[in-house]
Amino acid sequence: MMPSFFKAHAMRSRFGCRPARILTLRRQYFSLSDIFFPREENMRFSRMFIRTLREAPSDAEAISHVLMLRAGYVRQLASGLYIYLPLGWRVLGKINAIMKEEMDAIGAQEISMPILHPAEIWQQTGRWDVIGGEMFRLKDRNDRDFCLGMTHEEIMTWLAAREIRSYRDLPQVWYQIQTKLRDEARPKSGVLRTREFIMKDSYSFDADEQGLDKNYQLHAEAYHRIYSRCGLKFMQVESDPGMMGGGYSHEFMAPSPAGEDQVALCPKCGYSANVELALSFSPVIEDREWQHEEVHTPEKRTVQEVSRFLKLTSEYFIKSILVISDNGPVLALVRGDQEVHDKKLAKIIGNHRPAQKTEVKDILGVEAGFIGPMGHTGIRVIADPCLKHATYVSGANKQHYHVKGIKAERDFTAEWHDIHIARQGDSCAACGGVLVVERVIEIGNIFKLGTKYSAALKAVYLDENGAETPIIMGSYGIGPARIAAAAIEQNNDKDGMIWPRSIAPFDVELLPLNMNDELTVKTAENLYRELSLSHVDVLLDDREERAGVKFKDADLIGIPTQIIIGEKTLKEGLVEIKDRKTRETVKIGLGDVISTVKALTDN
RNA sequence: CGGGGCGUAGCGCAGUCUGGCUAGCGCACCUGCCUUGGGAGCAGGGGGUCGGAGGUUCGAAUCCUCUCGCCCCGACCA
Repeated sequence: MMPSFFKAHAMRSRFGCRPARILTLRRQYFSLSDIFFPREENMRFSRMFIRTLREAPSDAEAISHVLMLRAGYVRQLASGLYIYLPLGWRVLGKINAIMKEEMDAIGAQEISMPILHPAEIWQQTGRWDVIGGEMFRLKDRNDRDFCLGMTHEEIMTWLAAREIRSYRDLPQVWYQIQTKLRDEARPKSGVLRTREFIMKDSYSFDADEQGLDKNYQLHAEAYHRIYSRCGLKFMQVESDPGMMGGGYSHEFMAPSPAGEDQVALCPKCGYSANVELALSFSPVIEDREWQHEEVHTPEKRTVQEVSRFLKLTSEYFIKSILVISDNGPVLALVRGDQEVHDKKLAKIIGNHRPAQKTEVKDILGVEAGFIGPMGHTGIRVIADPCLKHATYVSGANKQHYHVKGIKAERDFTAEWHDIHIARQGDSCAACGGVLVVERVIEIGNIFKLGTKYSAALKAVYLDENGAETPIIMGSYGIGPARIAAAAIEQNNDKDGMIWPRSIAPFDVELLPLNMNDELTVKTAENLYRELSLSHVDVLLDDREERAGVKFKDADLIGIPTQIIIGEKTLKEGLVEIKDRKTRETVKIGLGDVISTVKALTDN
């Protein structure tokens, strides 16, 4: 590649303006060293568009949201729509550059696809109809249906369908870093859940399952490198493929209280899964072996009410919940201390909704609140396996009565499936260890798609025997804005952000404290120039502000290293290098600044 | 989509219940002085017509109706 310095000069002379602008306008992603020609005004605080706020807008709740607004990284345009200001955009640029390097390293090839998609392709895979309000739809002037791309399986597969003919063309891995649009029901938490967002999405095309396995594994490894390089704490967990189809998927999760997901982890065997599918056993209870007896429980309907009335803890109850599935009513049974997980249940019985009170009465002949597991005919019963053991109390199917002494198989039968929500303290289904449940931000995912899309869009190739075979696909996504938000959520203090070096908007910030002191200014300018020439991204706070203001803003913006140029220290020929995270400060001689900073940034 | 909350200056808020002087405060912003190691101080100044529309009234930020937007909880979620 042409060194950026020469490229920049070539472009300057040809276009007579800043090269960074030209490249940026092309909406592609270059590493920062490519797009950034160190013209001074880009790195001077006084000239750079940085607006910090002492108070955050009251709308903001998540820490990352508050800090991004306060530190001048983003501004909100509308619900779920964000403007990235220069600082924020630099961070995304660094994350994108890392993703690009790691994708290239596993042989993926970058392309760019339209955001506007013709409806036909989405109709062919069925997703035009399957996906509801989350898809932005529109018509062109000729009344043709279009949608805005929420993901690119369809278009990638469409391309593969026309271009790939032979097994010799495979494998292929294509990726892009591109805008996606989803009309989210509830955008929230700043840039964590937005309606428009950038995504690195890649797609693998293989001749066989082995090829898919390999690309899946390569992506998993590349993702580990990407998150590690971005300085995140993260984990890989089993996940529910959801509407992507296909059978196998993992999510990458960054632990944070701001996350929307929860994962169950087993410290003993390493089992880790989204709670949407995590298997677990609730703590075993002692079998009281009551005799079968009906108990009068007037007006006691909920597990809580009955358990208080009978002075028994909730684990000794069977919770009976009637839902209406597409194939009729289904009775779901869990222990009194458990909750039914709708997604787990949906995997067994398909779409369903809770039954209304009148439906319960019509179908079971008893008021909700007194339903029990016994004696139902012609209705599907799904029960959580923990109910196989011990003796329980549940509704008597008779107004104001419950039954004590219910035993599985003796008093009722059911299909046994894990349908409860895994909780902290449950036993690991794999090894019996004690599960930990943690809140996390989803920062990426990988899916084995199989032939779902290739079959629908006729993306086929001819194998060695000349047989037409559907391409085996995988798809893999990462949201860079979520990486940025997770990095902030995981690294902040009361004063502001603390960026991991690799994705900080700048490597160092120079803080000349007294701009009226000639030597201070001169020293700052010298360091600024020398650091720039050493390819260090440096922000110079050259504002005519008091020291306190500069310190506060520097801490808020969170650049990992601060170089403080104070009048008194400078008289001894020293400046201070301060670590934003630890706040440790060392005084060093002017001559050692460059090498010290380089040692920090080269790591 | 269900529940809750909120829209008054760039940001944070008071005023609304109980209608009535020229709509107010802090921060930010501008000018000058001063200050320069943790968002300093003094003096002067600019900026809002109260989310929007309609209505009630002598009079509406304030009451009524409709409407738009934003946030939170839930549902939903490639």
